[in-house]
Amino acid sequence: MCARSRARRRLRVGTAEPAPTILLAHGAAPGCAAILPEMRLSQLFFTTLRDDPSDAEMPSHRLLVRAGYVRQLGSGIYSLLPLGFRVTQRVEQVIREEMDRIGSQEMEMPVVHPAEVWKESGRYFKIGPELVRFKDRAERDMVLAMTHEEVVALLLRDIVRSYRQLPMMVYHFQTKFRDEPRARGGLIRVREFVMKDAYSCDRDDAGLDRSYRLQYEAYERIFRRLGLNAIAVGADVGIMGGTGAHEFMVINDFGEDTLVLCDACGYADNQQIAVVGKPEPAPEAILPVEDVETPGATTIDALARYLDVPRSRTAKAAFFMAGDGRFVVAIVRGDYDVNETKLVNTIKARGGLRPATVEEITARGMEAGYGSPIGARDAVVVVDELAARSPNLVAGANRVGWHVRNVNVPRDYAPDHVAEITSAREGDPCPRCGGPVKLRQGIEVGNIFKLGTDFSVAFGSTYLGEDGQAHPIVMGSYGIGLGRNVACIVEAHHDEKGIVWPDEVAPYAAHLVTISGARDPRVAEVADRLHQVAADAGREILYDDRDESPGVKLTDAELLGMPWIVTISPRSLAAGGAELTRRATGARSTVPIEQLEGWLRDGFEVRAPA
RNA sequence: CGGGGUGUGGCGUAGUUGGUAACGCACGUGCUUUGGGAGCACGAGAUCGUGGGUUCGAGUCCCACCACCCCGACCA
Repeated sequence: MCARSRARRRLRVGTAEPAPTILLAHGAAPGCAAILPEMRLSQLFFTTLRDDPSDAEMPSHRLLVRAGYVRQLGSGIYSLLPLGFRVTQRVEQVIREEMDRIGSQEMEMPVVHPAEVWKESGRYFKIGPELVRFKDRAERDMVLAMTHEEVVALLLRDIVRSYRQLPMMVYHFQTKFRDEPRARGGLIRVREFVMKDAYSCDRDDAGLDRSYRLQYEAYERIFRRLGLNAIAVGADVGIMGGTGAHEFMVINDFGEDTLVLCDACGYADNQQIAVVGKPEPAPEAILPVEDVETPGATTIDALARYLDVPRSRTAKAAFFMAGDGRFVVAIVRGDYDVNETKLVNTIKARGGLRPATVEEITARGMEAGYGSPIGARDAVVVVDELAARSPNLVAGANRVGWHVRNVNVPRDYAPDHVAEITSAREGDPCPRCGGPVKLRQGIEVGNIFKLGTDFSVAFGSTYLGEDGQAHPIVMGSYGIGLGRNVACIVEAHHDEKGIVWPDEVAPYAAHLVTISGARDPRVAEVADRLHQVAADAGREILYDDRDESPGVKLTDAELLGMPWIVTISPRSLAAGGAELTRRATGARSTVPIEQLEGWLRDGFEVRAPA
C-alpha cells in the first residue's frame, strides 16, 4: 500500500484546476497522454451482480459488492477494485486537504515494526492477540502496527530538541492490521484497513488543547464534505491514560456503539462514559436482615416476580475476572445494568474484564444466581453509588434457593469501591438539562484523543523549554478509517436502485451512457467526442460504451451511483442533445451537446441543470 | 472463545428413500433485437469446502477439521 502512488494520482473530477500530466505507473514517457482504460466501462476491471451476495446484510456491503467496488478476500480483508479505490482516494483527498489546512504535515511510517518498540511503550504486553506478532528470518520479534504512537514518539526523541520546534502535527495514511476477534458488516469492521492517523506534539496542555480543537474543527469539515452527519460524543479514554477524547459517530442501526443523546440540549456521550441523573431513593428505616426462600429465582426478573417487589428494590451482582487476576463483584440496583467500561476504570483493571466462571464464583464463597458480596472472599467489591444508598434491598444469600431481605451498605458488607458503574438507560434524565435522553446505535467514523505524556515519557521524548529544562512533549492522536467512511457514505446515500454518491466523493463526476450506440453511428460519434473533451480537460467521466441493452446500462448506471447520468440516444439527439439526469433526485433535462461540452471542458456546473 | 447458520460452475440457488449433478443470471460463438436487467440456437465451465469412515455405490449418512456469515464475548 503506497501512499505516494495514491497521492500522485489525485483525482480532478469536477474541479476547476488545470489538467496535470498523468504519469503511468509502469514508466510511460513523461508528457505522453495517459490512457485511462477504466474510463470505459467496456475496459473497466469490474462486474455488477444482479443478486445480492448471500453473506451481505448491511446496505453498504450489499451495494459495494454488487456494484463492483470491493471484493472480499477473507474475513475482514477486502480488495478495493478500481471504482472502490477511486472513492477511497476521493475520501483520502478530502481528509488530506483538511489536514493540510490546519498545518498538519503528511509523512509515512512503516507497517511492520520491531517488537522492541512496542515493548518499550509497554503495549506489547498490554494488548492481547489483536496485535499480530511474528518473527522475521533472524528470529527477531516483529509486530504489525495497529497505530503509530510509538514511532512518532521515537521520531520526536530523535528530532525535537527545542521548544522552538513545537507545536507540530504530522499525519499519514497507512494500512493497519488489527486481528479483531470478529469482523463484521462488510467494510464497517475489518481487520486490515487504511487509516488516517495524525499526531499532535505540543509543549504543554494548553498547546494540546489548541491542537485538539484544530483537529476537532477539521473533522467537522471533513465529515460535512463527505456527506456524513457525524456527531461528536464524549468517549472513554481507557486505562492507557489520556485526558480527553471524542468519537465522531454516525447514527446507524448496525452500529456497534451505543450513544446517549439529548435532543433538548444537544448532550451526547458514548454510553461507556455517560453519567445520567438517577432518582434519589426515598429515605426509610433500616430494617434487620431476613432470609427468604426463593426457589429457582436466579434472575432479577424472576426474583422480583417471586417476591412481588419492584426490580429497584433488588441488588444485582455481576462477577468478573480482571486481566490482572483480581476477582471482581459489581453490585448495581436490579433496575440498572453494570457498565463494564466504568467498572474497568474504577478498579483500573489492566487487561480488562471477562465474565467469571461458575467455578471461580463458588471458589470465593458465592453462588451464581443467588450471589452477593455477603461472605465473599478474595474479591474486589464495587458497589454502584445508587445501590449503596438504596435501603433494604433484596440480595443474594450465596445459598441456592435463598435470598436476603433488607441488605444495606455498609452494615451488611464492606465495599472496596463505591462508584457510578451503571449504564444510562433510554429516558433517563440528561445530565445537562434533565430532559429524557435517548439511546441510539452509532458507527465510529473518527476519533480524537488527548494522549498526554505517556508515550513521550516512556520514550524520553523531551524538548528543552525556555526555562532550560527538559519537558515531555504533550501528544494527541487523531484517527479516521477510510474504508469505514466509504461504507458509511453509502449507508447514508443510497436508494433502492443503488448508490447515490455525493459530488465530493463520487469516483467519477458523470456517467455517460449510450443507447443504440452500435446501431446509430451518430450516437457513438457524439459520445466519443464528449468523452474525448472530458479526457482532454483532465476530467474523468465514466463512459459506458458497452454494447448492452438499454435496460442493463441504465440499471448499472443507477447501481454505480455517479451524481450525473448523461444519456445519448437517437431519441435524445432528436430532442436536441443529451439527456441529463441527477442521480439523487431523478430530475431530467435535455441539454444541447455544445453546452455539455462546455461543462466537461470547464468543470461540471452542478447547480445549473436539473 | 461460547451460541446459531451456511459451504454445490463467476453470482444466486435446486438436488427426493444413497444410484454418478440441475436451474436462473453471468460467460463464448452466430443470427435477430435496441429507452428500463431482450430473443433463438449452439457451446464452455463443478474432483459438490477438506480429510477420513459406512456402503456394491455418498452432494446426500457418520466422524474430524477448515472457511465464511449472524448473535454474544472482545474492540489501547
